[in-house]
Amino acid sequence: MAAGQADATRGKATSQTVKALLALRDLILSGELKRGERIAELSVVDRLGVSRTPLRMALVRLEEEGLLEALPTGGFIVKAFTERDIFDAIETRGTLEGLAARFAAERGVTTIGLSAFHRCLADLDELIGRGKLSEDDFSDYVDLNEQFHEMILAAADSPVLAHQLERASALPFASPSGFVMAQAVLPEALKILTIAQDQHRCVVEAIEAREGGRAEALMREHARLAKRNLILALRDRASFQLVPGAALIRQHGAG
Amino acid sequence: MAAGQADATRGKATSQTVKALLALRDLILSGELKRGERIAELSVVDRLGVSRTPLRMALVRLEEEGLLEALPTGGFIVKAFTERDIFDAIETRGTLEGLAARFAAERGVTTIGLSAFHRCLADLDELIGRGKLSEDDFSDYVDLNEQFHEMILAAADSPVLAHQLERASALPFASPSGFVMAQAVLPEALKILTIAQDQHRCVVEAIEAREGGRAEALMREHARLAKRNLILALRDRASFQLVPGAALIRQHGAG
DNA sequence: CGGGATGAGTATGTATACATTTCGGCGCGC
DNA sequence: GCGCGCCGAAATGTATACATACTCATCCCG
Repeated sequence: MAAGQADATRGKATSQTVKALLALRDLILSGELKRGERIAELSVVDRLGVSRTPLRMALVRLEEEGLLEALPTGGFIVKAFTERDIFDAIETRGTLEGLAARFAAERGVTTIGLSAFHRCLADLDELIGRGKLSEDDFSDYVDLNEQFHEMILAAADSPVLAHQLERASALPFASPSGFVMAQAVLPEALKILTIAQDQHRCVVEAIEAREGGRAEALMREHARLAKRNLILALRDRASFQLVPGAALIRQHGAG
Repeated sequence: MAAGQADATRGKATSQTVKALLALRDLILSGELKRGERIAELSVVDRLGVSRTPLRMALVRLEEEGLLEALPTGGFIVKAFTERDIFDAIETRGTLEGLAARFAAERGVTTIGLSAFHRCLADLDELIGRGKLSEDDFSDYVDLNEQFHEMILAAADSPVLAHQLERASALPFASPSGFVMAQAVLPEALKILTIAQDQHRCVVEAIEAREGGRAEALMREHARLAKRNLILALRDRASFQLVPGAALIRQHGAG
């Protein structure tokens, strides 16, 4: 059985490469492969059930993604991140999103695009208006929030910027929704979401009014809200465990 | 001869993977692989003298780099870029460099770092002060200019941002020195370099004075100078040919 | 007793063989 | 005559075999 192995389970015909990429990323984010640890290809091959070739493709991709670091001698180690690294990742993502928002404002958005924005805003309003939020509500919020951020990127209408921003959001804790689930257990959750939603609305307003500078500044500030969430999450053990990729974060004193 | 092939030339033991990456990138930038063209692995393998395995590693890396596009059906095509794509790439790079400059200003630079900046500025001053510049002078300028941009990045002291900025500068025409050689043949060259150098100096001044906002704005504007160079280069056939990756640029009317 | 060198074991880098899938061409049917 | 379907060839995806390079541990010598 040399290739493809016709996957007896008829369901999904995902290629081995994709399977390896997803599974390996999972292994890293879940902490099964500890930060700083060198990755032994053979042991991972055993665990994932793919051969070395697709695994090595995944290793290269995850290195470009920033989750792995190539050793000069060959092979890879799992990267470790400091608190400041995460701040910088969020600031970087926010800066690029700010650029996207400015592009959207300067270049203009179609009527159809604007109505899609307003529908998204209304959905978010409805969600937050419920008052007390269940875990499912937070999960829905994540979906809608990601949809909003994707719409900003689409409105910028710039493939090059899209490519960069996707890369900047690849680090799990840099993603726009990285800390939403973590803040679900915090008392400040509703307040933070309310503020975030107001920023969403203002950004759309700025884009609609062709106010590029304002749209950019707002989008940046919106990302900084994620930083504040991070600070809260880091102070609360239960919350911290919900941060994606928490296992990669090297806290000040603790190992 | 299964692996490594012990490279009889003792000098450089470059791995086949690196060799494939560099050679393939060359093939693309030189236009030997035309934009929009699908890359046939076997034909490239023949031309480069490496086996398919390292070549495929290179293909994946160049896709992440943005030079190739993966087809859903498998395989890759050489990306084509419009004039606006290049503008956006430069603006993106400039935005990230602006962030780096702001970080440098906010976080402070050591005395040693500052003296390195001033030495670089002095070297550039001396070069431009020569008046009429030879082709070698332009080549020297490229080196010093890249040195300056690397110093900004180093001063930001942020591995995450560094990773992103390196990726944003990977596209040849997005790089800080992308258009310097192209402008060498233009009459406005000296004037442009003079302006660029003034911006260099002001950025360092802003960083030194901890003026983050100013440093950021200046660095952005500095990148926009590259855009103006691009516009000039696009109007001049001889200059256009000196733009790195010119073969990837799809001009308005022309094929 | 410690340090360095050497060897065994192992891991990575590379090449190649093989299976599957896709794309192009041809023939048959409508 | 045109369209649909099938077949074949070529290319990609995958697995594995092999060679080199690294790592680590042990042993010998100082």
